[in-house]
Amino acid sequence: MPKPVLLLEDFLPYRLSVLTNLLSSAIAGAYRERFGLSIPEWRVLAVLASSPYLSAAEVAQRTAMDKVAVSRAVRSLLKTARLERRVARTDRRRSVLRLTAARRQVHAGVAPFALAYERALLRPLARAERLALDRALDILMGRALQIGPLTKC
Amino acid sequence: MPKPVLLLEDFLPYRLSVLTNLLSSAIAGAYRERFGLSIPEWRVLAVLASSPYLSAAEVAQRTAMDKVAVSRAVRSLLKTARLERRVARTDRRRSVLRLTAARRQVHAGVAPFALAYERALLRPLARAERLALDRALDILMGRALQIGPLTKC
DNA sequence: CGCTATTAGTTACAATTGCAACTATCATAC
DNA sequence: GTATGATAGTTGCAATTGTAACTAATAGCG
Repeated sequence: MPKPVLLLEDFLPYRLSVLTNLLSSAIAGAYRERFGLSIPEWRVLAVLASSPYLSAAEVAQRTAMDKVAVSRAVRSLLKTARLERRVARTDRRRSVLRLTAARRQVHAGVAPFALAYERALLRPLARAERLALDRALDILMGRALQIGPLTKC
Repeated sequence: MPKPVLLLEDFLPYRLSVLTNLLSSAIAGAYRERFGLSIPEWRVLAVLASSPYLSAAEVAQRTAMDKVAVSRAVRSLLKTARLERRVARTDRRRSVLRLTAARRQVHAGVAPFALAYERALLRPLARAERLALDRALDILMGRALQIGPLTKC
């Protein structure tokens, strides 16, 4: 009766963690260097580029970021004039966020860079393999959400 | 000529990051709660369980952790008597790490838990899908290492 | 040997992050 | 209307984490 063996280098959460750290620090470094953006900042810009006029809470929901992280990112983006904020007419608690005109132009430079990195990363994978990866990640995501709350309970 | 569009929720590094955070916090929570272990601590224990007598640097290399993180994890594991440390005979800079006898017993309880979590996570994936995921992650890992250093350069 | 360069590991400090408490606003129920 | 509870967003503080400097020991080379 074989004793269960745990080899760290085969353990899926561990492998994902290593890979993610690698990608994150590569991307974070490049973004800081070229655009002076942190990852949270860049995430906020990215959602607002495709969906303008969101509130901070909506941004948090879409990016899976903590609301505190969004708040801090927004503050620094406002300070550097990459973002505009108004107060929502219907609810004065809410804010309405939007890229500045100048920023929208710049985003046209940032996004292709991110996409190029992704493309470079995926190059060795055949089309079918990419689809399989895609699907697996989706499923794992759902599954993690399903069994996840063991954390908080 | 279509302008490149970046949808955050389709961006691979982002998806990996969200999934990893989810898994990490689930696992971290469970480990802290049940065993009083942080993730770095647990990683150190895991490698030493399968490969005893490593030095801190070797642990760092195998776990892809920073040497400072290893140092801190080792210190706290020594304090709680889960680890033993000796000085290497051949090189007095090096230390030789090893689980305590008591700890080896306990590890028999920890490892199955981690494996059960992984199994639960992977349940919805068919065998072929798991293999595909496996392979894709390996390839991405290699690729990231290959193009990665854009961070530090 | 004795000098310099490397390596193992720790410590100190700064930056990030997460959590909890707080303010302001709104919604609901009397 | 006013009281109660919920929500948006911010701030303060504590814990984690990373970077860089430091100590101790070894290795390589004259």
